[in-house]
Amino acid sequence: MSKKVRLRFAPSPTGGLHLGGVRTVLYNYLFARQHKGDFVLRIEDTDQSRYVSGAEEYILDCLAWCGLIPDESPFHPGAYGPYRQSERKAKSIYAEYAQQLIDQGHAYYAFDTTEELENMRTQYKSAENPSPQYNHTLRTRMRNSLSLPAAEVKALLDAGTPYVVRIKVMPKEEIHFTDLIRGEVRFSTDGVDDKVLLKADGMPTYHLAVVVDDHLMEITHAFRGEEWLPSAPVHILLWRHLFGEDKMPRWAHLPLILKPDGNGKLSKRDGDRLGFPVFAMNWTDPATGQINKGFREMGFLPEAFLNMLAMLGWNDGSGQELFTLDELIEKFSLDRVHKGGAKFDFEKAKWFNQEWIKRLPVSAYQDQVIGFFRAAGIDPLGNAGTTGTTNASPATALDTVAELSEIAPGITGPASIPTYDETPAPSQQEEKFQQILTLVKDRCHLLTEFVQQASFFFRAPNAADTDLSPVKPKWNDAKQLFFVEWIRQLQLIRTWDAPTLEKEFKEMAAAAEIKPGDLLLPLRLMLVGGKFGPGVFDIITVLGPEESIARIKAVLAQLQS
RNA sequence: GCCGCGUUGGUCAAUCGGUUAAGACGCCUCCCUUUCACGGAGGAAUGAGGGGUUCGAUUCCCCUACGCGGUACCA
Repeated sequence: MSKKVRLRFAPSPTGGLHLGGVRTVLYNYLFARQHKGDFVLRIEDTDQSRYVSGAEEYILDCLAWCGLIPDESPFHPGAYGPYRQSERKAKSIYAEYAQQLIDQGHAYYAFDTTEELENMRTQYKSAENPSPQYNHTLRTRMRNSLSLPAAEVKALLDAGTPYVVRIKVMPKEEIHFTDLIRGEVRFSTDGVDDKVLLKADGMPTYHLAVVVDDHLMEITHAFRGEEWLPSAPVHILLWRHLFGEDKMPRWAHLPLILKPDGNGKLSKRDGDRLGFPVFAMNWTDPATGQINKGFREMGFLPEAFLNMLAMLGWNDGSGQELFTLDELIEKFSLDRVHKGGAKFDFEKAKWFNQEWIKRLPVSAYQDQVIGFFRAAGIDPLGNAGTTGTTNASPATALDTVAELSEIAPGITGPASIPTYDETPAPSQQEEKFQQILTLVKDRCHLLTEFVQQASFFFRAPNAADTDLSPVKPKWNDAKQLFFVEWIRQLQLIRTWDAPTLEKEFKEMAAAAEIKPGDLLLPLRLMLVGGKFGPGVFDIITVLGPEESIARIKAVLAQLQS
C-alpha cells in the first residue's frame, strides 16, 4: 500500500558544491538507502543567467568521490526524466500546470515590468514595511489579469506582451504542515505574497518547478535547508491546488551549517578568510579562473568527510562518533536531527580525518597519497626511491674509503658495502611505500601531511640546509668517531631490523661511554633533516644500509668543518 | 518592520521532570617517548533572562532578550 520511498537532491548548477549541500545529499541518501528507496539527482537549472557550465559534471564528481551515487540523474536517467528542469520546460510541463492554476482561478497573469515593480516597492516602502509585497492588497493596483478588464488582458496577451504567472494567495487562511524535524509548523497566508510561478521567459520558478517535479517524480520525502522554510506555504498551496495536499511529500527542513566565528550561514568567503575549504572538491570558476579549495584536495578522506558532516546536526545518542556509511544508513534517524544550526569546526573535521587515517588500511588511500607526493615532485613508486640519493648534496658525494679516513682520521676503512637489489619489482616498491605510510600514519591529520612526514624517505634531506644548531655546539671528536664506527657497523649487520639496529647502537654507545641520548638526535638529523618522523631505527630499516650510510656521511662532513 | 525557526561549556553535543548535567574537539597539567606524534591519567569550562505549572524544572507553558532564515521574474 505504501509507495516506494523516493528522495531527491536538487541543486542549481551555479558553482561549487558546498558543505551544507553535501550534508543534504548525505541525509537524503541515508534515508533513501535505509528505506530501500531511490535517490535521484535533479538539476534545477531554471535560471539561465546563473547557469555555470561544468557545474553539473562537477556536482556528480563530488557525489562520486563521496560514494553517494544517485540512482537516477541526467547522466543515468531512470523512468522519470528528463532530470534537468530546462529540458522539462522545453516539454511544456510547467506551462501546462500554470495554465491549470489560471483556469482554476488560483493564478493570474501579471504584466508589470521590472521598473513598475521597482516603483511599487519604493512607493509603498515605509519604516513599518521595508519590503512591500505583491500580495492580495497590492495586486489590485498592479497591471494583471485580476485588476485589468478582461478585454485588455486579452489584447495584451494577443499582442505578445511579456507576462509572468503569479499564484493568487487568499488572505486569512491557515496553513500548517508537519515537518519531520520541527514538528507542526504554522503560517497564515497573510504573510505570503503572490509569488511568480512562471517567468517571462517561460521558465518556472523554483516554487512551481519543485512541486510539479516532486509530484511527477513521485518524491515521497523532501529534505532541504532551513532557508526554504519560509516558502513552504507557497509550496503547500500549490500542492493543494494541483495534486492534493495529501499527496505531498513529507518535508524535513535541515538546520543550517554556520560559520565558526560569529553567526550566520557558512559561506565560501568564510573558508577563504579562515583558511579551510567549504567545497567538497576543488572548484575553478570558469569565468574568473579562480580556484576554490576542496576537502578532497586538502587531504580529506571521503569517509571522514561524510562522517564529520553526518555528525554536524545529528547523533545516535550513544556517544559514538565514528561511523561507516553503512552504520549511518542503519542508524540515521530524522527525529535525532537537531533543530538549531551547528557551527562548523575545522579542528574537529581534521580530528575525524585523523581517526579515519588511523582506522583504514593504508591501501585504502595510498593512491590519493601518491597523488599528493607527485604534486610535490616526488614519485614514491619511481626510481627515485630509497636506493639512492636523488638530489645529492655535494657532501653526499664522498663515499670512498679515502674520504672516510679524511673526515675521521685514524680510521682505516675496509668497507665493501653490501650489495642488494637495486631495482625492486613494482610490487616491492609498493610494499615499501605501504610500509612507510604505516610508519607515519599516526602523525597525520590530513593526507597531504604524508608528504611532509615521509618525503625524506624518497629524497635525502639537503645536508647543507639541515639545521644542526641543536647538536653542533656539543659536537666533539668522540661523537665523530662514534659515527664513523657506526657506519662500519652498519656495513656488517646481517639482521637488518629495528630491534637489532637499536641494540647494536646502544652497545656501541655504551662501549664509547656516550649516552645514547646524545647520539640519537644527531642521528635523526642526519637521516631526516629535522626533528620529526618515526623512530630512527625504523627509518634506518626502511632506508637500508647504503642510503643510511650516505646520509650519515654527508652530515658528518658538515659537523667536522 | 513583518513572518518563521532557533538558544545546554569556546565548539559539536547527551539528557526525553528527580543525574555529582555524559561524551568528543580544542585548551592546560602529568606519564610514556632522549624527535614529532600516537597512547594513557588528570584539569579548567555549560543550562540567555524573567515568570508560571509541579513536591521537584535544563527538560512542560508564557513573556522578554538575543541569533539566524525569509521577505526577487535566485535557488
